[in-house]
This record gives sequence, structure tokens and C-alpha cells, in this order.
Amino acid sequence: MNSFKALRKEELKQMSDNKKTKIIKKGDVIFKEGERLSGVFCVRNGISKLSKMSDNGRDQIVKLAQKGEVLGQRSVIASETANLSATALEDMEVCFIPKNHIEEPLQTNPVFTNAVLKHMAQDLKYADDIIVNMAQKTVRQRLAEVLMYLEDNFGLDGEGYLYLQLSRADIADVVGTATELLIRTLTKFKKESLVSTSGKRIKIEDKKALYNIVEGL
Amino acid sequence: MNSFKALRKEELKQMSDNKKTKIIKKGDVIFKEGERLSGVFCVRNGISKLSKMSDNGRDQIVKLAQKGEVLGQRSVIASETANLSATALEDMEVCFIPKNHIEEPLQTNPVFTNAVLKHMAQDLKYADDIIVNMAQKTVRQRLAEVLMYLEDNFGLDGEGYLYLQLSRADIADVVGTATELLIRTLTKFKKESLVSTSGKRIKIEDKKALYNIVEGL
DNA sequence: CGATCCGTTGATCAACATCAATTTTTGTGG
DNA sequence: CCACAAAAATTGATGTTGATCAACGGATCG
Repeated sequence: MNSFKALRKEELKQMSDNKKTKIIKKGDVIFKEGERLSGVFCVRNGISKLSKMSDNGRDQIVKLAQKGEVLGQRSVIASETANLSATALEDMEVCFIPKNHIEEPLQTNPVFTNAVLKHMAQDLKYADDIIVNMAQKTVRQRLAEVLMYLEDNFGLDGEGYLYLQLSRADIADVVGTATELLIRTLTKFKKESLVSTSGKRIKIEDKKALYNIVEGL
Repeated sequence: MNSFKALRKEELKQMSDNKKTKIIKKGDVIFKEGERLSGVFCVRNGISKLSKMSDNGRDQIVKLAQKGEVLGQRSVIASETANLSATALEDMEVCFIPKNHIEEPLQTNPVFTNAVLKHMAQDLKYADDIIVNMAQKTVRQRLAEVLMYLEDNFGLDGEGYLYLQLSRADIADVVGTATELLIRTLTKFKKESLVSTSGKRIKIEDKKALYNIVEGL
């Protein structure tokens, strides 16, 4: 998963000598689109959203990042300002790595560079898939897919509810729709016994049926 | 643009000794999603579409690639089957480069690897932007954006029409809608004197107004 | 010169956005 | 722990946008 495993020992040492661990509270912004980043943020704990404001004023969540993922890497590699904003969805622990500690091994350590490259190739594939989904699928299909994604990637709590408790507005921003329609679609799922809720918590009751919805059946 | 400029002379020589130039006719498929690629295709001439079939059976065009761009690179780097299909929109000339001639310099030539990495970072940024557009903008906004994209990237013919003559169905597959709605939206643009047409050819008459539409005004 | 593909239009229904209003939950100071 | 303000969740009503099916003319190509 993490490209840093490809670093040499002395590179890792130098990095950990310079890393600063930050505690970030739920709701706080790690960086905003348009900012010039002086390094990357490695997620030690907690989950963050990567989002971008559309011209029409609505936020779109492009990716959810958890432990082990690196934020801001693309911008540092491309020497550009951030294209996305990163916001904590839970209390987080991240460590900041100055960009020169990324750039240098990129020049000198091919194993590291290749690991980063493969990781980005994965991200690009996922992004292409999301484009197709956004363009071609209904809100109903996309919500079904997002719910399964949340279960598969962030797991369940002790009672079988999705571990990651997103607000309805955040789920809507992942699906790419208005909060009201998101809620209505979720309500339909409840009536069809595909999911159940307890407060803001959501439990998937019939994963197979959700899967069929994604496939358009 | 092209990462191959970062290759050493001997690497380029070895590559050109092994490259096979192929002529591909308009409409022909270069590779299909799901295929395992044994190398990459460098576009020498002509334009191709990269598309993916959605579960609901409709094609989505994710990218248009022209001279100098490399097709299949992501799949080869990630050692995966192709995520997208590549189809010629015009008669094309491509050269095939076996994957070992890509993989080897990736291991040994950091300058090349970094060039590829930066290129992919760009692709990823564009992909994220498209996700936001698909999720948040109307067909009208997206069509306006696509028309300007076609002008900016592929230019005009001698009479001021868009050089790249896509079929209505292909434009619809870029925008992410049905052909009928695409045509209706284009007809509205004509009535508002934003564009004009001659046969399948399209001319942008009021670029600034199109830009305002994209911005949601 | 017919067959086929492409472009276009009409009609209809479903999906989605938006505004308004109400209820519920949450956070916070006393 | 309670009260109260603020934020979030929910529902209704309404208008717009988009998908789909059907039909038809015109171009294209063997």
C-alpha cells in the first residue's frame, strides 16, 4: 500500500527525524485547493475527505483517505498548487513530511519512484471508473455503490453498522447529488429492506440486492 | 509532453530498433478493456478515443489522445489488464513498443521515471476535475466545456470549424448523455447563436458566452 | 439502388434540483 | 443535568432536466 516502504533505511531515518506529527480535529481543514504545499501529509490515524468545489458552489468528494495514505503527493510531484482540499472526517493524527524529503528519493531511489508511480496508476484507474459512474449511473446506483464501498473499505462497528459515520451531506457529496435526494433515496432503500438506520448510523441488510442495483438490474 | 524525451540515446535506439509502426483505420480498435497489453502504443498521427463501457451498456469517453500521447501506459505500469478501450477516430499511425522496453528504463533511468510520474500526476488531476464536472454540472454546461476543449486542443479547420469532426454519438459519449439530448442541447446553442453548424461540422461563434455557461451563469 | 447508419424531432415518463417548512439531534453554557 | 441555540435530518411541493422510445429524412456506401 504505502510507497514509503520502498525507502532505504537512511532515507527513512532522515524523514522521521524531520517529521512533525500533527493532531487534527474532526472538521478541520488540512489543506485547501489552491494552496501551495510545502510537503505531504501521511495519515497515521483517522479518515479524511478529499474534495473540490465546483463552479456552481457545491462540493464534490473525490476520495476518502485513511491510515497509510499520503495526502498532497500529487501536487508536490507535479509542483502545482493543490487541486483538492483535505478535511478531517474524524479526529486525525498526521505527520508532515517536507517536500524535499520526497523529491530527493524520487531522483535517486528508483524503487521508491516506481512504488509511487504504481500507486498513482491505481488512483488514475479508480478515477476513470468514477468518471464513468458519475456520467452514466443514477443516484440510486451510485448510492448503492458508495454504501458497499464504505463497508468494504472502512468496515463495521460492533453492531454491524458502517464504521465510518458520514453526515448525510457528506454522503451526498460523495454520490454527487443534493442532500435531500440522498435522503429520499436512502429512505427508499430502507423501505425495500436493503438498509436500516439508527440515528445517523447505517447498516447494510441486503448486500446482494445492493450489488444488483449497482449493476442496473 | 512526451516522457520519451527523457530517455537516453541508447535506450531510444533500442526502442526504435524494436518499434513496429502500425496503420490503423478510422473506427478500428487499438485495444479493448480487459485485454492484457504486451506493450504501449505511441500515437504518431491521428486521434483516438479512450472509453469504457458502463454496466448499463453505454460507452463513456474518458479521454481523447493525439500525436505524442502514449496509450496503454497505465496498464503496463500497473501490470493490469486495460481499464479502457482505445479506438481510432481518424486514420492513425501508431508505433508499438513492447513492454520490456518500458519497464527496463523505469528501473534504471530515474529521469524517465520522473517524467512518466509527472505526466500521470497531470492525468490524475484532469480526471479529478472531470469527476467534479460529471457529478455537479448539467449537460448544457458540460457540452459548452467540451466544445471549448475541442477548439483549444485540436484547433480549427480552414473555415473556422472545429478540426476534429466527432459524430454526435461520440460527443454525447464525451459529455455523458444520450445522443438525442446532446443534439437538442446543441440545437439550443444554435438558436442562441453560440455555435453554428455545417453538416456535422461545428463552429463556435461566441466563446465568451460558452465560458459563462460553463461557469454556471 | 437498396440497405444501413446518422442526424433530427416529437412525445412521454422518470430522475433530479430547489425552495420551504418542520422535526430531530447535537453542542454548549449555566 | 437542563435549557436553549444551532446544526442536521427529514418531508412536501413544484419545476426543470434528462432518458427513452418511436418515427422519419438524408447521407453514405457497397
